[in-house]
Amino acid sequence: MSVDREVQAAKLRVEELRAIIAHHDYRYYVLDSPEISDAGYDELMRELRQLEERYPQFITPDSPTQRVSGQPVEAFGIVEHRLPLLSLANAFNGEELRAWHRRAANLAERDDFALVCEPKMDGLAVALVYENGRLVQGATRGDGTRGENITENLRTIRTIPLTVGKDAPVRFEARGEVHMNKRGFERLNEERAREGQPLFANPRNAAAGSVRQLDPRVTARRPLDIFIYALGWAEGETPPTHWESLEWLGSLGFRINPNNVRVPDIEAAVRLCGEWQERRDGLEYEIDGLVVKIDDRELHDRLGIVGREPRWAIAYKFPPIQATTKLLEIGVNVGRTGSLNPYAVLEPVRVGGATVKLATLHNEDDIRRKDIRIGDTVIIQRAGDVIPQVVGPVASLRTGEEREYRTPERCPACGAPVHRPEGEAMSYCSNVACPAQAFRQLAHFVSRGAMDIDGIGESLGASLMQAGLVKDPADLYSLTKEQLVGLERMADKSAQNILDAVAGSKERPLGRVIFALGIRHVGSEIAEVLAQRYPSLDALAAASVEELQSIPAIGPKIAESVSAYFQTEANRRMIEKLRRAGVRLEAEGAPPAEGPLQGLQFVITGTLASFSRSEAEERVRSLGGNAGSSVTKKTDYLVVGETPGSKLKKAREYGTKTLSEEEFRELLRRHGAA
DNA sequence: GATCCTCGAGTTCG
DNA sequence: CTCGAGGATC
Repeated sequence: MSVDREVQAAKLRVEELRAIIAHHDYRYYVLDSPEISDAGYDELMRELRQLEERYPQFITPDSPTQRVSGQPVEAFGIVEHRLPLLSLANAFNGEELRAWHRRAANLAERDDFALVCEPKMDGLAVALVYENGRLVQGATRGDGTRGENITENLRTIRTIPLTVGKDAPVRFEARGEVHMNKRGFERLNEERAREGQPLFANPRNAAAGSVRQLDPRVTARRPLDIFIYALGWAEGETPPTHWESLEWLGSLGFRINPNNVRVPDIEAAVRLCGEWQERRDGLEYEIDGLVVKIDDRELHDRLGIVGREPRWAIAYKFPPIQATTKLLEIGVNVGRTGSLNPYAVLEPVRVGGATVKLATLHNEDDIRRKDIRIGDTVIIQRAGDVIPQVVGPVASLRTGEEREYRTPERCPACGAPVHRPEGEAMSYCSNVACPAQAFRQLAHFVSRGAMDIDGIGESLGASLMQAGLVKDPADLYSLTKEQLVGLERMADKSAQNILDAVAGSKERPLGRVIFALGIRHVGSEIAEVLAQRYPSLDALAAASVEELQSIPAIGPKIAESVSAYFQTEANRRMIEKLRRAGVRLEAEGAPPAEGPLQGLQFVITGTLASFSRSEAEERVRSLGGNAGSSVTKKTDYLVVGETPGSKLKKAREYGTKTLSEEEFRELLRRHGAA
C-alpha cells in the first residue's frame, strides 16, 4: 500500500535528519566549527519537527527535538553509581606535587610515567551512562556513591551528545564537569537583574543551581557547558592510557577540554601548574587548579585507592582567594555535647563570591596558636570549599587596642561553671541540664540521619522549648494540635504536618534510635554496630562495660560513655517516655543471630561493581555475618573489588581467604540474599 | 609509643 | 570540609 510506503519513507527521513542534526550539533557546540549556516540548521530542525508532528510514533527520546521534553518533577530520584566517583587529594604547591609523585613512583617501582594535566573546572561533577548508543542516565556526583538523577536536565545541555557512534561500547559511563562560562554567567545575571531576581554569586553556584532545577525547561535556558574528564566504566575493551581514553571519548562526540596537556614528567607538570596560575584569568571559564593524573591506566589499578582518594591523581589547588576584614567579636556557641565552640563575628566582607560574616574558630588552642585577638584585622579565605576560615591576624595593623580571647569561665547559655578535661582541646559546660545543650540534643534527635522528623527546625524547636512544651526529645510524642496551633505562625495544616511527621518516626530502625539519643562518641556508625549486636535498647542498656568493649570498633571510651548514658536517671526516664509514646525500641524482624554466615568476619577492599561498600556490608550482616573495616587475624574472608588497597597485602600475610566479587555474589546467592 | 585509619562533632552561605 | 579523638595494629 502506498500509505505504508509513505510512512516508511518518513521514518527513514526522520532517522536521516537526526543523524545530520547530531553531526551539526557536534560541529557547532563541541568543535565550535559549524559547516552550515544557522538558517540551514533551523531548516533541518523544522523539517524534523514537522515529520514528528505528523508521525508521533517515530518520536524517540534521543531525537534532537526532545532535548527539552521532561515535565517538572517533584523531586529527583536517587541513583547508585556503579563505580564510585572518587574525590582527590590536594597539593597546594610544587613541593607537595613532587611528594605525591615520589610516593606514587615508589609504589609503582618506576618513575618514567607520563602525566596528564587538566584544568580543574569549578563546576559540578556528573556521570553520564550510555546504553546501546543512547544517553540513558545522568546523575550528580552526590556523596560519590549515590547521586541525584538529573537526566532530563542534562539532556538540555547541547554539548552532551544524546547518541554516540556505533563503535561505542554497549554500556559505558562518561564523567564530566558541568559548568557555566564567565560570559554566560554575566549574561544570566544581567537578565536576572532586569527581572528583579536574586543574582548568583558565582558561575559555580549558577551552574549547580541550574542543573538542580526541577523544571528542565528552566535548565534549558541556562548557558551550561560540559567537559568530559574521564571514562568511568565501560563494558569491553578500553584504551590503555587515560589520554587515549579522552581522545577516544572525543571521537565519540564528547567535548574534551582542549587545554588538557600530556607531559613526560613531574617537573613539566609543576611548571605547567605555575603557568596556569598566572593565566587562569585569561580563560573563558573559572578554574580553581589543575588535576594531574598518571596516564597509564594499568598503574591506576596497581596504585589503588586510599580512603576515597585514588593514589594516581591529585588536584593542584591555586592559592585560595583571600580578603581582610575586622574581627569584631568572638562569640561562643554551646554544642550538643556541651562543648564551647568559639566563632568569629566579622565585619561583612566579600570573599570568592560570598559575603562572609561568621567563621568558626575551633577552640581556644587554635586561637592562641594563630594569635588571633579581638579587634584584629584578620585574613579570611574560602579555600576550595565553602566554609570560611580565619587564617590569621595582620599583626602590623595592630593598634594596641586588641584584646586576647579567653574561654569564658561560665557557660554563656546557662551560667554554669566551665571545665576543660585534662588533655582535651575543648572546654565544656558542666551543667547536664543546660538549655543550650538540650536544644542541640533536640535538633540532633529530629535531624535527617536520626529520627528524621521533617518540619522541626531551629526555630520551631526553639519555640517549643521556650513555650515549655518540649523539655526533652521524648516530649515531641505527646504534643497536641491545640498546643501547636497556639504557637506563632502555625496554622491547622502545618500543625497536622508536624504531628504526622512525629508519629511517622515511631518505627525508625533501632540503629537510628540509638544514634538519635546523642550518646557521646556514638555516631551513626557506632550506633549501627550496637544495633546489630543487641536486639533492643533494653538489651543494650543492660550491657556491661566489659561486654561492650569486646565488640570490634568499641574501646574503653565508647563503652564507658554508653554505659554511663544508660545509668543516668534523666536518660532512663526519657527512654521510658519514648517507650510509652509507642516508639519502637527493638530491632526490626528476627535477630540476625540465626543467619547462615553466623560468626564469620568479612572485610571488603577496593571498589565493587555491583554495590557500594556499605550495601555489601549490609548484606553480610543480614545473613548474620560481621563486616569490619580492617583485616586482622580474626578476618575470615576478604572480598576483593577493583583497585584493592593495602588490605589485600595484609590478607596474604595472614593467609586470609579472599573472594572475588563474583564469588562473593555467588555466596550471597547461595544463602538467599537477593 | 608511633602511626594509620575511621568516626564524631561542629559548621557557612544562599 | 575540618580537626580531634578513638580504635587497631606493629
